[in-house]
Amino acid sequence: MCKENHYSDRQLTEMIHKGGLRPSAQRIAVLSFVANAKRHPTADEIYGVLSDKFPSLSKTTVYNSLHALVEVGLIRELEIESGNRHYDLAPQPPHSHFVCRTCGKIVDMSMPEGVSEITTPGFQIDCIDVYFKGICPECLNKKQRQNSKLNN
Amino acid sequence: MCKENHYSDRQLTEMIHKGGLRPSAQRIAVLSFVANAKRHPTADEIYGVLSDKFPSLSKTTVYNSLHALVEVGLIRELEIESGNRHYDLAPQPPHSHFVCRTCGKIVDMSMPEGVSEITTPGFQIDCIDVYFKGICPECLNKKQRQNSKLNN
DNA sequence: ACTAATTTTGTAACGATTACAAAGATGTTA
DNA sequence: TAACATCTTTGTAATCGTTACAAAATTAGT
Repeated sequence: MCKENHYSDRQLTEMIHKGGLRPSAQRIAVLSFVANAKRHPTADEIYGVLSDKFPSLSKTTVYNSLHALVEVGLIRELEIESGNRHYDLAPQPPHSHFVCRTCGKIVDMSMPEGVSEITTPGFQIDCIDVYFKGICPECLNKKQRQNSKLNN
Repeated sequence: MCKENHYSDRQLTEMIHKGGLRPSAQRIAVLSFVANAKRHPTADEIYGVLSDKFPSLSKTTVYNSLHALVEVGLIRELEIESGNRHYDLAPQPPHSHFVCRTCGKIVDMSMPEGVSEITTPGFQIDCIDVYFKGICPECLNKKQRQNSKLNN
């Protein structure tokens, strides 16, 4: 349920290279951020963090990099909320996502039994996205504490 | 796999009323379109069709209506592609969606066995979205025909 | 080092959505 | 039915994520 992976720049460089892309410093940084971030970031979040490291970084570059990395299959787009694409490292065991409707946090969950193997006659299924929406434990706790406060 | 429901204006009016909203002509029309459309429409599509019937219709009204109807739980937002929200009637047996990556068509599918009953300790799960992405039978056919043409 | 191809960058444009305020319609109460 | 408060609609302007484009910079291969 938690991602502890740490991808070294060396690994990331090789991944980008294998994808047929040039491993520019910006691309490595973008991929690194997506790969090692706990929460699946948006282009804007990536830009915000990386522009410290690359003062000249352009938002277009972030978008370019993300597109290129999606193109070669290194990362995946999560369509969680219209108007805000989130990105996730692609070559992982298939998993689903929980989205907290209170704090917006996205948590990796295991993929429900059997879903990955589903086929439907006539349809070619390339990928499966499962999104659980609700309230995460932290927000549930906060809520409870607020409620008990009211009852005192 | 196919929706044949036909909701009368009388039914829709009552649904809106029960939700605590005023059943204005525009709202009824919006809800009717979402309820009876085969493909889950976007705000823009709804506006395009309804502006014939309501020459004075404003796009803002479509958005307002959709928001209000979502608010009271009559319709649901599908987050299929960032930058284009689709809408679906809410009070249906839970189902999943197939999205064709070629023609963009959205097809209702049955909900995979057991997914609706999933619980996770500590999390409050309010709803579950399952999206299959791939190529629909029609587009697969077209592709095949093109390929066989090339081989002649 | 030279050349071609790729990548970055900044600016401008785009499209979906939202904010806002005025005008219009509706429901309620007397 | 008249008066009033409330809810809806409408149009315009603004916002925000994303894309288009062209010039400058970088990289890879000869």
